[in-house]
Amino acid sequence: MPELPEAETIVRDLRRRLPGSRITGARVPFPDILAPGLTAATLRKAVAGNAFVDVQRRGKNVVFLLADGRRIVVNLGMTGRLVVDDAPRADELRHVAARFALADGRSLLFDDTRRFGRIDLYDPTAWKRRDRELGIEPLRTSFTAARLHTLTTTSRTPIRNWLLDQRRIAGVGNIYANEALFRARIHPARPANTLDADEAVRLHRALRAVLRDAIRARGTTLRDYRDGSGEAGTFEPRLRIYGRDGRPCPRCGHTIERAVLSNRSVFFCTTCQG
DNA sequence: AACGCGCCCTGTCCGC
DNA sequence: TGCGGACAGGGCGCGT
Repeated sequence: MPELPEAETIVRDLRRRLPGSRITGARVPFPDILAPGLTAATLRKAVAGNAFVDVQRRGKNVVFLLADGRRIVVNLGMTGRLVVDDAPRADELRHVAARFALADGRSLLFDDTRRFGRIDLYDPTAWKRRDRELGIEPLRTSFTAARLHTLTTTSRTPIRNWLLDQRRIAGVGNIYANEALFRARIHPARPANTLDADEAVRLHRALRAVLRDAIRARGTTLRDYRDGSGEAGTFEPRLRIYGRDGRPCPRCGHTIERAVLSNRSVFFCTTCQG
């Protein structure tokens, strides 16, 4: 579910609440959300007596830096939420998969209805390795149009699929891939290596703009997404193409179409994204 | 070896 | 009202 803007919103919320907090323990009611090889006992032992030093984001992952240098990394999957339990509606969470108890009496809750989310634990070396597997951060200044163009030249896969691959660019999911391609006037099925320099410039600009707009709106809530306080994001009404099949294109009025590419929906205007 | 597919899960909605 | 099928923001393992 949550893509870069949603993960970023959660990180900003939790960064105001967690750093400095000592952790007393962890409970994992649904251990299947733990990464392969990680047990609840190992996680509990790692966090007990430790403390949250910082909360960061890498792609769609929420990264909790601990006082001893290790990191708890949460991938939210489709329905994952990270909420501190002093938030107004924290008691409405019905699928708490993991709970980190803090010394001040609060708890950090990981709630995940579908349990596609994952919690992993990394020491500094392992994290460095994992970090290298993830692609470039699209909002970094090092991510330029030229860089995007170069990256696309090696792949014939449809550009929508290309954008979803976290090893190339980290943080883009199906909503913002579709939105960026609409803004850039590029058809989602276009092979990545057929983009010319001008299209790369447009896609680069569109991608960064839509990610920034969505962060400003605190993310897109279609159904499940909530921020670190349990509140919905406000970007959904500003989606121009995602989920809007059958409705008029906001640019030309032609009817928006939906198709399926690699088992996932794509939305596009055949006139604007020919 | 890059790529597409099925699958992991629960919930909701829609048509019959 | 009930029931089956489609669909949902992600990502992994597999086969080709």
